[in-house]
Amino acid sequence: MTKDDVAGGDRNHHSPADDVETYMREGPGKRFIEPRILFLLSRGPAHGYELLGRMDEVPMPGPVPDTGAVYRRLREMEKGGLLISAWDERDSGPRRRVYSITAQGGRRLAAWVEAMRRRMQTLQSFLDLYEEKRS
Amino acid sequence: MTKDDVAGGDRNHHSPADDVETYMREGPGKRFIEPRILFLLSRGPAHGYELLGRMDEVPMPGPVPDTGAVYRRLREMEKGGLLISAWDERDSGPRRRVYSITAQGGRRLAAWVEAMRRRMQTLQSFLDLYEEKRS
DNA sequence: AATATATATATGTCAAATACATATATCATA
DNA sequence: TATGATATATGTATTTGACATATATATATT
Repeated sequence: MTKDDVAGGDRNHHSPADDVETYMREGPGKRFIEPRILFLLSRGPAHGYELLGRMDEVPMPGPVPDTGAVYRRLREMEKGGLLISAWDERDSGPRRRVYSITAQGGRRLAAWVEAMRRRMQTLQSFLDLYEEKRS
Repeated sequence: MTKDDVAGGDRNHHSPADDVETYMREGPGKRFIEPRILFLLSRGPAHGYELLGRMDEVPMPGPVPDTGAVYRRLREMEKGGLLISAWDERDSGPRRRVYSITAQGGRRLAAWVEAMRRRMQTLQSFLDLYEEKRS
């Protein structure tokens, strides 16, 4: 059930499903949560809620990820050795789990960056091929 | 269960999960099957098996999609009005369902192309931001 | 003649990622 | 006292596609 299978008519003109935004997104599937988190934490430790509010600082395809997905991913990344966390000591306010990136997390970020470079090249090749055809 | 949670040790040196290939892929999730099919069919009608063999002609992130995924996607795309198919008439060989792209499919391809352009720009912004930090 | 391989299309099943909804608790302000 | 911001977390449903398997035709090899 996609948003454009309202069926009937509508077969001749521009349909809502042709909207570019629909194809900018990956989902469901990768929303690039991991590289977003790694990038933000490479600039210094932060807790989940802060990261959540700063997700839009990282230029990545697709909308910013969901709250639950981010917290869950943070735990998984810690389990995988990419991050470490500690409860902060504050005498007031709800407790926060502060995350830091590990050396392994740094290498993972480097891998993501290289992947993004290659991805750009791939997309450029696709666009070249597409233009070539119609020039 | 990812291929790098073999656990124990291995925390200090380059782990197999840092391999760039792992992050070039989208999966599970979009394998860009739709734009691949649309692009190939924009050059002329073809049947599923042929498209399958020519998937690698389209530069797209990630590995070429699975057989079953392609056939299933072809049917869905036809149902959505992006393609039309007809059984070819051959006196020999297994029967083939030959697909052609529709006008709507052409518009969808255009949307994908524009999405790819924007995606490239987004990735460039990410890389710029990353370099900026470390220069 | 029997077997294997290429061509060709299709379905069954499972796991991964994550959106959406909800639950919990602290603290400040109206 | 109620509302909203801060802060973390879990329950559940959906989507996508890999992997495996099933079916059939035709050709090449033994």
